[in-house]
Amino acid sequence: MRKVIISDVAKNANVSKSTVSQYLNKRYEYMGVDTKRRIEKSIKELGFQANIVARSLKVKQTSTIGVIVANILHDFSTKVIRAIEDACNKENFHIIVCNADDDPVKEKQYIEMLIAKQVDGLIIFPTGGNYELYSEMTEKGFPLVFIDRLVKGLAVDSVLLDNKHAMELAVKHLVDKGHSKIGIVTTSLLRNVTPRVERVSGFVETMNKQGLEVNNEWIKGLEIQEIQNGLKQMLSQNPSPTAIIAGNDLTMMEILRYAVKNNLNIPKDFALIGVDELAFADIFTPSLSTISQPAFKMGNAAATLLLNKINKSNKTEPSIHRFRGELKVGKSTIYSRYSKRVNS
Amino acid sequence: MRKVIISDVAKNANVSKSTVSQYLNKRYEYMGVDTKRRIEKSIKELGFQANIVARSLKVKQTSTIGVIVANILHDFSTKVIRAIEDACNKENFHIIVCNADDDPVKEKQYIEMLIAKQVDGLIIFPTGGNYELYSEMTEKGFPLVFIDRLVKGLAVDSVLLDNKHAMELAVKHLVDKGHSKIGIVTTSLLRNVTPRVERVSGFVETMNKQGLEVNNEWIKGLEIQEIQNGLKQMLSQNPSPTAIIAGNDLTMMEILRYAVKNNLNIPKDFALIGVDELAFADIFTPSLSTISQPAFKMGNAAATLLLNKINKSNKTEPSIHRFRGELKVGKSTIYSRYSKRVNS
DNA sequence: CTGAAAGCGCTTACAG
DNA sequence: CTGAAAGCGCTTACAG
Repeated sequence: MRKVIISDVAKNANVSKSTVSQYLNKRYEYMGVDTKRRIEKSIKELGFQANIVARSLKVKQTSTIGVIVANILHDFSTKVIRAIEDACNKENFHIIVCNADDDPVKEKQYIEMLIAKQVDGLIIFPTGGNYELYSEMTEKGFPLVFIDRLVKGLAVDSVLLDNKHAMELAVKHLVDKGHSKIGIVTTSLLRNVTPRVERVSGFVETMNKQGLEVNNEWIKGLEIQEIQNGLKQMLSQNPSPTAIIAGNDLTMMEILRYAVKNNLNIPKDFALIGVDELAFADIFTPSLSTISQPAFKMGNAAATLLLNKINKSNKTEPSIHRFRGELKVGKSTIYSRYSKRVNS
Repeated sequence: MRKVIISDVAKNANVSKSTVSQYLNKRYEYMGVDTKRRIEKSIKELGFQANIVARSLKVKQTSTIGVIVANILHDFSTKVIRAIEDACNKENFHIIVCNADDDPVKEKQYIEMLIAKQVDGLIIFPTGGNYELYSEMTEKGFPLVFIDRLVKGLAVDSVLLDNKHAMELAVKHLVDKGHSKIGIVTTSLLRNVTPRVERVSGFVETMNKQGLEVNNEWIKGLEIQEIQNGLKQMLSQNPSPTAIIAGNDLTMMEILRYAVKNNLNIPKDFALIGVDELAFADIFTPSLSTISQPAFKMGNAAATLLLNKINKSNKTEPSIHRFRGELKVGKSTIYSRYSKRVNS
């Protein structure tokens, strides 16, 4: 069945394609009221639906933006995507989401594909492995916003957590609960991924400020599949930490898995707090203490920044937009048998 | 900065646009080896990247399919999407994902938008509220595959769980564990959503076959926010069920929430099994028994069906493709203080 | 082996 | 208020 196109409508309504096009673009002042009615009627009769691809080619705008997440498995990514979609919907923009799987090669393919598809802009959780490509885009003035992660040496609008503040919240909370031997576990630090690096350094900084000893054996940056081993090693130290900070949700899951497998009780054997809320935080035993990221606000901010760039209304210098996390206290950090040791 | 287009390459390589186009489409037999090299070089030099929008307009194929999920909050949806994406990637297709939020109005908007964007086909978790639109699409021969849900009276290739079998697994497992008073809770049955309806009827059927009494007060189909109340009511009956089946993951979460809030012990106060795996099933206390859906296989099947339709290689009659779930035994259904009552 | 021409379905100056 | 014409960046018969 042949699709009905604009010339069919024009013929049916006895006007030119130009006028139908004006109608489609709601420029009703360019036509008589009767003409308008005829077009309206023909469109309905024929079930005409304008071809967006043709329109995009002509107007050189697709009203579509691309979103490339480094790792869709993080709950944070999913929330951010939803926020971006909401913000875009309001402006009649659509989004195409791609998952780079933390692989710079895939990321590059996706960026190139999305640009070939003529997206009007890109929001990226950068893997960090495509410096040249990123910088090429910024040089060309291609609308670009980074989220969650920075790329060193590149001036791009970036939206991310105030990681230092998040670590202050976490460490201080644990100190309040009587802990002084605190460890941190996060995913691999090898690729210098911003939140991981900043959380570890923020952790160290706060520990120092609190006058607490930082033990290098209690700081682990490991691939997910290495975390079980890393925990074993960390907890077999003497002394070993009485409290652990999980750098993100996936790490938190691994720590919980370790505790279950080894019959360890949280918070009795060690207290636990993580960055990123988990869906089951409040129904878990114990309920989980977390520093939650304002994912919705952050996604919204990224989308707004990008849309402003696309509409050229934003000519300001790129800057870094930091958002503060919030401490949610659960029972995974309540007073434990270790706590009392603190001041003894 | 002006984008480089095919004519720039043609000029630079001293050939016609036609030949460059042949090159882009890898029809190298249509050019001399030297010509090919010159084009190659020019493309690299100029950083040319073909405009997919223009290509799509001409070839009337976008190599993009749309995926509309009824509710992205279900983990099953997320898994299916990933499977679809993987399958599409292999065929160089891209996907645009939309979330209808269980709202037929939104679903309709998305379908129309995606068609206007000229997607080559659609995979839908149908809300069920757009019968006319669905049937219009099938009449026009638009490539369409349903997943998770059927639409009555419409012959569309559909991929879904063998819900009856899933309920057999669940009920029989509970009976094995000594239960005879079994209830089921799922999300609202008002809109006749396939998996919910089929799971309830499959439950009833199996109960009957097992010679067990079905108590209507122990069957709840409720909006998520009503589930807490429904559980309270169900569990305050006398007698009340000693085991509950959760119709899906979100329902399972609500039941767990209810147990925590009311200090109920699973499986001591009631045993619990649900359809859909939960990410934290094995680290939860107790670990959760579930009937898992082969989400990856199902997503893959849906994508394969659709891609075959798009390539016209599939001229077979639409049919329903059922997949069997798998029982994963956790501790939420182990022997409980109620179990012994069964045969007494 | 290569190129000129037509056309995909729209939009937009421009002329009347 | 309305229409003819050109053009967006490709692809594809077709001619040579």
